[in-house]
Amino acid sequence: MDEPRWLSDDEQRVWRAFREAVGMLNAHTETQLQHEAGMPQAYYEVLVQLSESPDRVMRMSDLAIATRSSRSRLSHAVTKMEEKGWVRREACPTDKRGAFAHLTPTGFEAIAAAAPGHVEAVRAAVFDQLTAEQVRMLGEISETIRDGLAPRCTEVERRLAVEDADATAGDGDDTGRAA
Amino acid sequence: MDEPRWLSDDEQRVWRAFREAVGMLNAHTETQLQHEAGMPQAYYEVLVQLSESPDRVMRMSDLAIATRSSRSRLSHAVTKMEEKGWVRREACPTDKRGAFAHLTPTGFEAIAAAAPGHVEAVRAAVFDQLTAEQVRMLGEISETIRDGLAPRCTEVERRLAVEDADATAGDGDDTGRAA
DNA sequence: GCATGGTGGTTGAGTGTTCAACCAGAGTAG
DNA sequence: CTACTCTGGTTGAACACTCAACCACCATGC
Repeated sequence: MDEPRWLSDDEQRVWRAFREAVGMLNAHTETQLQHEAGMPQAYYEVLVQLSESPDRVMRMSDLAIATRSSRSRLSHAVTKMEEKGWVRREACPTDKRGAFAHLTPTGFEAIAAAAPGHVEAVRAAVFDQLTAEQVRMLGEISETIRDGLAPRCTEVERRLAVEDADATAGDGDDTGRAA
Repeated sequence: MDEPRWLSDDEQRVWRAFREAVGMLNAHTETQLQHEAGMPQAYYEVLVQLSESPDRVMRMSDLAIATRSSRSRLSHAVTKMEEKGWVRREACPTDKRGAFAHLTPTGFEAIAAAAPGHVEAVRAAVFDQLTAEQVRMLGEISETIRDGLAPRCTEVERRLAVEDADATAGDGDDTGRAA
């Protein structure tokens, strides 16, 4: 194990400020949505994706990808939202394993009612605070981090799967560096 | 209810990229820590705060503030970490309501072992990807958002408390705008 | 036809967080 | 001292998420 590349003081300041900002922002929007619309942020994002999809229908699998959530998580969430009458499950005729999630009119009303408060909270917390230049940079930075992380995700999954498979065989290098 | 100030197309792109980046980054560090150190990110941050505090002790209340978590959450977390032997509770002699959380040697070892992998993951996902200028900007942006949100938090708490109090009285306007 | 492996999705148990209720000690007023 | 409120902290139930196991179905192969 080589000497870890610790963060410099400047980097650490940036990282902490970032964590604080993200944490507070998340908490803020989360409680805002929970309190005014009675739904967690994760559900909100599911409804948004559905509402923007043609015919307001999506395959569960695509919906999971679009909301960056696990199949399991989405399945649980859809179950809850079905109970609330926001979403309806529908079988896929061509692939009998598949399932569609269908946004109901009630569900559309729910998100239509939730959206203004949410976007206002986001605007007040982010876009009203930053200069146009900062907003532009935030976009660039976010895209860079996102795109840098995307391949890593699939890679990590693969590594864990392999590591699981040959757990019995010799595991010479389990330093587990993600690089 | 006035017409909501929707996000422009550009703003929406930035916001989505930001959400995606944050989501993926969080998921990445979360699973990394969980898998390599057996602790969620929230516990990691608690241990970091404790390890940096003089004598590795903190009042529960201060620790909650430092980690931006609720008292309840911290209390549950400390209970778990006590079971793992990472933290020890201690009574406060001067204020008998109070409690200290004390980082144990075992706890210090745990975080010392967890840190290199975590910082490597953060560096690879963020600082290796961004230019020096972008890092500087990210710091500024984060500070702006954080500082803009800090007063809002206390304000929201106050508003909810009031709103709760006069819930029986005339509740003519429950549009609940956060501004 | 029958295996074999991969995919789409669900389920249940375990873990972490939230929310509201609660308790005990401190602070203040009468 | 009594009463009232506020503060520091804990608790239990409800909720959300994760993880591993699982089932049903498609897709190959033989």
